[in-house]
Amino acid sequence: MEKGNIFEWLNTDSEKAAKRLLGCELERKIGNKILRVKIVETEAYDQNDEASHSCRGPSKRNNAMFMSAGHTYVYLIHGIHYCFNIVCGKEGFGSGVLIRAVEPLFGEKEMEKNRKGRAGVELTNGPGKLCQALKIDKNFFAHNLSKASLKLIKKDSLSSKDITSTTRIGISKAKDKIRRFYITGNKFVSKF
DNA sequence: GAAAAGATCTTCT
DNA sequence: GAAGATCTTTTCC
Repeated sequence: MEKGNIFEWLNTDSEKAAKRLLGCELERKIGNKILRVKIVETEAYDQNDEASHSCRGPSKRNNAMFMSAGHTYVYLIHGIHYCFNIVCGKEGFGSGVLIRAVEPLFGEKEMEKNRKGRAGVELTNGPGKLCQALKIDKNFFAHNLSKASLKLIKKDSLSSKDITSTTRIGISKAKDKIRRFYITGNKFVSKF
């Protein structure tokens, strides 16, 4: 799983990976149903970042972040909601990209069902929301994104003028770091 | 062994 | 706009 890795393009620092992931698509297979979304908002985290779960080294909770690029790191926040990360960088270095918002491309009705009737931008414009919509939970901890049940599809990188960079949201440490990226003008980007 | 904090969302006033 | 819901991991005594 070192050379020939199809996720070699994620084997870089978390900020670059966060930008490259914008515009890429995720495909979720539930039984015989297919859900597909486009990534529109991300945040970068790594081991040198006080706000990151990986900043104090590996633990049982975050060890997925120390795996090789192309795995997932899923965790429960506030006892209620799941957050979904894509691991990047090389194995042994704890870095990853939080997926903050996605745009539904296919299977929107199924997502509405998973979200108990909510629709429109309320479907996936937040980290916990998109996990509900796509039925991502602890079963996807350390999942490999080349498997059919949840697959990452690379698209061409966006030009830098289509990417807006700001400070991150909802954290109490390292608030000033500019490590949040989103597609300029997209409706599904979370507010604030 | 116990307490506190946490990369959030929904609901109510 | 503000507070409640609810549970896992970490840190401290």
